[in-house]
Amino acid sequence: MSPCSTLTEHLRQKGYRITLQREMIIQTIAHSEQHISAEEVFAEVRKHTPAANLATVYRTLDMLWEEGLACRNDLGECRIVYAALQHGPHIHLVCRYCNRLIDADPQALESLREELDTEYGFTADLQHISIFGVCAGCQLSSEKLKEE
Amino acid sequence: MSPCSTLTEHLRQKGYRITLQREMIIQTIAHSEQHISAEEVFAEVRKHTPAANLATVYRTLDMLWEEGLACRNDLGECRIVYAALQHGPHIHLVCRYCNRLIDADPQALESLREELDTEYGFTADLQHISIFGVCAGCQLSSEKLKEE
DNA sequence: TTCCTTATTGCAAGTATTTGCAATAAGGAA
DNA sequence: TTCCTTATTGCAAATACTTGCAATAAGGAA
Ligand SMILES: [Mn+2]
Ligand SMILES: [Mn+2]
Ligand SMILES: [Zn+2]
Ligand SMILES: [Zn+2]
Repeated sequence: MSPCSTLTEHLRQKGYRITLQREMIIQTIAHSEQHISAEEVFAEVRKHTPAANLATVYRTLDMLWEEGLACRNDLGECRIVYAALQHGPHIHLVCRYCNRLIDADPQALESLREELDTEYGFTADLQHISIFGVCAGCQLSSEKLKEE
Repeated sequence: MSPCSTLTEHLRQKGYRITLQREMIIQTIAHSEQHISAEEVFAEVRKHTPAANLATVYRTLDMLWEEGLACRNDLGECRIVYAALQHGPHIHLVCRYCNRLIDADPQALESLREELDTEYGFTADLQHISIFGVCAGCQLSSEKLKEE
């Protein structure tokens, strides 16, 4: 089964209606290897059909995220990016100073996942998480500043 | 030393100019026990002086966050909230289905913090983090749906 | 104190995202 | 197949946040 029909089937099970718009949006995100913004999904869908509206793209991407069928990340730029599940798993370390992105091993989250599950019954989305902080370079330069 | 002058001192060290606007914004966030949005900070500052502009509030709050002097969180609502450092530490578990917030023990993040530091030299902001996922209640109801 | 440099602000315009509502179209029932 | 219900869409307006630029004012030098 193609990744697209897996998604549409899941939605159908849940009682969502499968519209042309949703099919196009799903196709776009499922075929994109990388992070993609709502505006970019919109542009891609528009290449194939004029039947698309940016508000619908936002609503559909957020719905896919709510259903656990897509990732949604703030990477410190001024827009949210989305990705298909197969894009993960990895951690994005985002430097709040210089905005650099570092990819980290998602294994580091396994014990956290278990703890949140057993302690709070909470199933955390940790396959593609953003963690803000300060990168090694920025820390170094701020220490230098202190010495002066 | 009051929490406000600690912040302004830190900024002065770093070469930032201490303006009336910054003082008012710092005062507002430092005296707020809870999460507060930029719009709310703006309203509070406006009570005391007309010398304030929403763009400046956004710029200042983001600057405080960049400097590690304030927290900045997406709690699943349609606006970002800020908080003074003394508001933490805790984890906010945010249900992407029903938007419920659950507070979790920040201790769960200690091993992650260490690993990110030693492996990547990355100092993660984990004192007041939001983690998205599905709460126990929503998981239960989605399982019920499957059975039918 | 006065002056100068330049970081910071206000404003207005721009971009990103959300929302209310009437028109449309999935998909189940007949 | 046709019809009906109501979820979904498009549109336009609202809200949330960002940015370029000229005017202002910190704060260091004289
Ligand atoms: Mn990624
Ligand atoms: Mn909190
Ligand atoms: Zn950095
Ligand atoms: Zn929930």
